[in-house]
Amino acid sequence: MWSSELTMPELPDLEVISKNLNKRLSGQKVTNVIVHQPKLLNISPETLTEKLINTTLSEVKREGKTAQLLFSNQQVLGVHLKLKGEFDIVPDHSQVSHKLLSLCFEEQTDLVISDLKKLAKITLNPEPSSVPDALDLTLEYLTEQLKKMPRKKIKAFLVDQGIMRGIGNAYSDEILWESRITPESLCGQIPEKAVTTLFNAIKTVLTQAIEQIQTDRPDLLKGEYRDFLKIHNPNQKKTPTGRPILTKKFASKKTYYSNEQMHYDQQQRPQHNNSPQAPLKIEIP
Amino acid sequence: MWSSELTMPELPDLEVISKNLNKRLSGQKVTNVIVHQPKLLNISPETLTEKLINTTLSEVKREGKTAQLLFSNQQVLGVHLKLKGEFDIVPDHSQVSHKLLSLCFEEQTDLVISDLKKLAKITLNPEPSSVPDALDLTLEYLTEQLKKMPRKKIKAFLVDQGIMRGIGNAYSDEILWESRITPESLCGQIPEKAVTTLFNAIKTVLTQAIEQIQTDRPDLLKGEYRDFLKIHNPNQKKTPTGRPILTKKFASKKTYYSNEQMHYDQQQRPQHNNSPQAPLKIEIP
DNA sequence: GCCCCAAACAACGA
DNA sequence: CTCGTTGTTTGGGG
Repeated sequence: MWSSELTMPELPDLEVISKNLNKRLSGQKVTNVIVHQPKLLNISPETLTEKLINTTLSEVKREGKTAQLLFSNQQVLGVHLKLKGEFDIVPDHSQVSHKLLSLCFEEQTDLVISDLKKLAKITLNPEPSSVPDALDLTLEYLTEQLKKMPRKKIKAFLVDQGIMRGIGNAYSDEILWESRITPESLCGQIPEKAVTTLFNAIKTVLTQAIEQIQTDRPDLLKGEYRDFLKIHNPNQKKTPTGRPILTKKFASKKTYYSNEQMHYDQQQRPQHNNSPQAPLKIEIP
Repeated sequence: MWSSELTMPELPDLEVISKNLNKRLSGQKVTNVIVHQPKLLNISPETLTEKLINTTLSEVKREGKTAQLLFSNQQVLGVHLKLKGEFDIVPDHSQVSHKLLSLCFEEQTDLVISDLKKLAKITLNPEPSSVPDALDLTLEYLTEQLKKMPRKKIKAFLVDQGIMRGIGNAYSDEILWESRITPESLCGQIPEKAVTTLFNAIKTVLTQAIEQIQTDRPDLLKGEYRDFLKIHNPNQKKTPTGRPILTKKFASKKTYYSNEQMHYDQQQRPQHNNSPQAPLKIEIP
């Protein structure tokens, strides 16, 4: 069973959150480091404190689904919020519960990372990733990767952080609806033209979402804002074109789709139930 | 289309075949060994010849889905026929095509192992297996193994040669129909009573099949005889109780079943159901 | 519903 | 429709 409390920020949310952290904190000096949960860290609390205290935060940027805090002494702190992680900027960290790490800046400005579920991960100097961020994707790379895993389902492909970074359950549904491709289409069966459509959808869905969030929630620091999503949206009953929105549990994720989407799979789908909600199956010549 | 016939002998067929080989060849001396396909052997043709020539075949018996030829010098030759392997006893091996190995006995008696597809495997002194033969199964072992893989489907369980040896696609369907359990029931969800029924069905289906084959095809040396199968039988439209026989491709095997079989899978019913012994009967689409 | 892991499942080739 | 290998999906736990 999932609940609305268990969605997580994806690329667009993290992008806005990171920009807001950058706007509010960059240029400030770290006056104290308090580790509340040593186990979620890849190093000892002492080392972390030693490395960060008295340095200046030079920039906060996003990398995939993580926020990265870059410090003036070249240290990098990567933060993956996972399911319930949050950033808060408060005058005093003691007012936040479920704290993992507090970075105290000058003038009563504490950055607090907290997580009710303690699933978040904080990493000093994470390995640079060779996996492209979804916004840096090229059509060539996308095409090549799709060919490399011909029998993987396209939704699993999009959310696989080893292929591209930043897309999760919600935006994969948005991108696939925008591309008119079913979530269970097979990577190897999507024709070239549809791959181009998909490529463009990845870029436009994500960048437009960033703009929308910046407009509607300019100060976003935690959680995610999704009221505008066209299909992965419990408040919507119909797609923008008026077709009913269908849902299905798929790879233990709640997936939203409609029968406007093309199914690319030469073979008969092996379904366990004949669900009346099964997406329209269209054979590709 | 006889060329598309790709069934393989299972335990009952192999049992009769092995007994017939034993009856016709045991006690005879090997006068020549001819390896036609060295690659399907685990040793060199020279070694095989050296080990077997001039020895006496003391017994032929079945082990799982293999026939084993035991020789007077303690050598053992294991033969797995796979999909298209065949035994022939002929006056002269040269009349057989697609030969893999010929063992020539005295008095114009050649045992020829052939295989159109070259998938068969011949092994000198195979490792003794710790996996029980299906006919040696105990109820305790069956119960224990089922508990060990609670989410495996019962049909996959029965045909898994690492759990018990001898059952394949055809007889698993027979056994499951006899037990009134659907092929996709989960091992961990089958109640004790049904496990006992399954255990008994394994024994009775296999032993009665052996008897039936011995009666109807007393000289069987190759292929398999299945006219009498109750459910895994393309010639039958209805089960013995008059219900339609359904088929489904499952784990890339053609599976025969009927809606008389109980489906054991807890996910399909509410948690607070207060009749824990009563499974829902669900028809597989 | 994140990521990781192990186990089960499915496809392909020999 | 075998077995072995490989790749993909699934379910549980942190």
